[in-house]
Amino acid sequence: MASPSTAARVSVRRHRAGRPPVTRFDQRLSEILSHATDVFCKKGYEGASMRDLSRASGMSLAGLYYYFESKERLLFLIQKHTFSTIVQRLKARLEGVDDPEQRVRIFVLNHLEYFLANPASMKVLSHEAGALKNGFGAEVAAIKREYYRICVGLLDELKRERGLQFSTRIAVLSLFGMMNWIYTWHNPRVDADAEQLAREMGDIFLRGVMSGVRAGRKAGSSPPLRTGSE
Amino acid sequence: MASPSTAARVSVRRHRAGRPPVTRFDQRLSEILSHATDVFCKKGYEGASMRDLSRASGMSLAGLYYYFESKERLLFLIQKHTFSTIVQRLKARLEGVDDPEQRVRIFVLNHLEYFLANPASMKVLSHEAGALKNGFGAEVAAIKREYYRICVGLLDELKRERGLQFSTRIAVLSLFGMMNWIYTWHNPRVDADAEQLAREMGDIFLRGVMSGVRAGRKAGSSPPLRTGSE
DNA sequence: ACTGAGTTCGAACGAACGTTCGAATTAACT
DNA sequence: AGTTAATTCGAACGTTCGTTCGAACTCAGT
Repeated sequence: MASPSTAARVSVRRHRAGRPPVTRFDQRLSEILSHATDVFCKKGYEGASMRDLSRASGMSLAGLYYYFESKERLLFLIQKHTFSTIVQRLKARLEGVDDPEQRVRIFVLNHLEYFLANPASMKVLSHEAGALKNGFGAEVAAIKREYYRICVGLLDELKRERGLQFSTRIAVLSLFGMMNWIYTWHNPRVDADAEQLAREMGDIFLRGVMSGVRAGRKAGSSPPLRTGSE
Repeated sequence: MASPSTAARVSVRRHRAGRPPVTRFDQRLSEILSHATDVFCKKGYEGASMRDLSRASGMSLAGLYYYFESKERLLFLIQKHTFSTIVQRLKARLEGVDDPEQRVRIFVLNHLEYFLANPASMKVLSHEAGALKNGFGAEVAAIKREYYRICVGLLDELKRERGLQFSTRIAVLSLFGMMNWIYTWHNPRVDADAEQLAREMGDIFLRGVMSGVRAGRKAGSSPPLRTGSE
């Protein structure tokens, strides 16, 4: 008899370095993950029952447990895969681009493109952060921290190159807020596509941080804002 | 015998126009709401059980139902009170201020001050939007829409006065994103207070929308960004 | 046709869920 | 002190929860 954990471990062990074969097991698992993502998106992690997931994926309740050992691990697999993919794509896109402003724009575009192409996954990632406990939560948090650090790096480059002065932490978290909040309002039938959205949000954010106080003196209260661009 | 719904209705009927007396009932109810807010904040609406709420508020499970008729109505009361208060304070603060930029800054400050003074309430409002069904959800959504429209109005004033050109919708929703995302990261032991945060976020946002393209010609792609402030 | 591993399922488990009810207790007023 | 209304609670309701188990099915290799 094959226990679920055995089967899962075998499928992980099976693929040789960097060349994972798409086994029947892996394929069916990712189908289930996809359906589960939709259900979690619609009803929330706590609000979705295993019976909901069973119905959505067309598999019996007990059958699901052949593919993962708990509901929590299922959410973990979804979040980890989503976050890893986004980070990996970002790294690939940043390669070879040197201009700091362009690199920030790539960051925004990469995030928004993935967001709008996989809205359910990204809502589950954004909205269910904190739903995972202990080990599972820590592993996703580690990826999040890496992603955060990359963005901090990009903004620090920009600051250095242009001699700007602003709180990187606040800027990064404001940018994340602008982007991640999208899942609460974006309507593909009304709102623009990722490219235009990335341009508009990138404009607001970059003009915001770039037209600020230059380094050199301590900034007390902000100086009166004058309209630039002339 | 007094059924909960009767008691609740009486307490609503009791207060004369504009002068609600703080009855024992109302006082105990708001204590329960306060404790429930903390629990919803920590475990989420679906994740929190009535028994959790019972434990937190020091009242028996059955006793809670004397004050509200369902868990869903409890969340509704929390969200409605929080949102109404924020809108009401905003209106009072906007009164008598004419300068469009100042009015936007007041909007940001009002939001962030309330956010940091009532983090649990605001997390429940932000994170559990969409948890309410049908009638309850619609009533909170109506307040949200009013709040949204106010912000749209403020930005349209600003656009008109300065002859700016940007998508009000994207700007408003980006601003909401920046502000509401705070509940995911703000740490009172590390991060600045509301006033400074409002200045920093206000700077990023206002410089972002104000140093953009001036009205008069159609904007195609964004022009190259140059650093202002010299 | 037989084998054995891989895959699926019906049925059930105990626990926890939101809610109800009638009795008991407390507070307010005569 | 006695009466009434407001408040609280223990105990239970029926339902749904996440998870388990052993039997059954599928399918490739012989």
